[in-house]
Amino acid sequence: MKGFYTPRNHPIRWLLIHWFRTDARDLPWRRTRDPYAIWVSETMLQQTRVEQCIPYFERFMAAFPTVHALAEATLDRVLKVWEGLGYYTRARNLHRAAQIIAHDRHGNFPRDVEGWQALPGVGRYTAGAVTSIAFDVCAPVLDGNVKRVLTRVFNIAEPPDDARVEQRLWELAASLASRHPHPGEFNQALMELGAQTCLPAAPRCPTCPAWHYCKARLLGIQDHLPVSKPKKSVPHYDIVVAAIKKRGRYLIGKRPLSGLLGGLWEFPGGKVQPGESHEQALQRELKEELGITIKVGKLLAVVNHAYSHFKVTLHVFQCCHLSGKPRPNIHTELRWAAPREFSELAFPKANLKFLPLL
DNA sequence: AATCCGGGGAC
DNA sequence: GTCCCAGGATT
Repeated sequence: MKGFYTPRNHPIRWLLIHWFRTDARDLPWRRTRDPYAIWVSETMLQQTRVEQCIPYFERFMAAFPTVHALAEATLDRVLKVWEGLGYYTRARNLHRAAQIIAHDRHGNFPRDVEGWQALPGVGRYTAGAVTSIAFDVCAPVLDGNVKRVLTRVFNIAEPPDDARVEQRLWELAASLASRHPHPGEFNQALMELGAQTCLPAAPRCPTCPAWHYCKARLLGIQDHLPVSKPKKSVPHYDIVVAAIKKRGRYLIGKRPLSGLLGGLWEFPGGKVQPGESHEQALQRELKEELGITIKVGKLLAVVNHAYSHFKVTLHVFQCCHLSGKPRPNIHTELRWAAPREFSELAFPKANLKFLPLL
């Protein structure tokens, strides 16, 4: 009588555990119960695929093996290891939280959801993941995978990004994890199922351990769930970038810690305004940002790049410094750097694409 | 409630 | 090209 299952006694509570123990991927952070390692992995995994995280996790743990090592490191070093992973606020919050744990908490990690969620960069998902996996706390997780699995298994026809629906999904996840003997394994199994089997497009229902209990599959509507809200179109900007070379060095600036690409170094430049030539835009931006006048030389590179909520085309020009001492108006720091120093500094991906040409 | 915040891989 | 990923902070 499939309709009589409640979340607290639902068969998937143990079916997924058995499936997970035989079919789960062997991931680096699954070989430990060190709360620090699990916390680092969960932070990297926010909005980021497992395969992309693996090399970053290995390098991060080698560079900062303990919360004390991370707390004592400079933010610039942390950002360099994080370079290319995106969402750089994660790295800064991880660093800040490590200092709170190392100093304020004398190296003691929180052991409950509330304690973890009080740390910067730790929300309800990460708090639930770390406490359930590292400490066997019966806390739920709700990520993109779990949302998809639950909307299908329980045939939830409303968009899971809607606040009310999301609240209902949290309650569902909490009921499933309630008094579970292995909450961490169960939570990982839910996510693993979403990543491996209950795929966004063309879910692999014939191999799914929840096949018999999935309401969407029983109705044949698994391909139509979850329903998503309409996406907004993203704007495109033309950006001009100056590679100002003087005695073998290039002028670069460090972006402010808050906002886009916070704390990363970049080559100066800015948006081309309507009706403006690339040369005019570059000269205006350099005057505004650095208080200098430049001569714009040849076009070195054109780079297309997509950010989370807009797209850009970078037009990179060789430039000469004509007059004015560079002063940081929007940057926190300026510096003349030789190409051999670039490997020590953290740059945005869009800049890394043209660095080899310099 | 809506927006901001990267980058990559599958399609 | 589109979609969306082991989300969180800010306004």
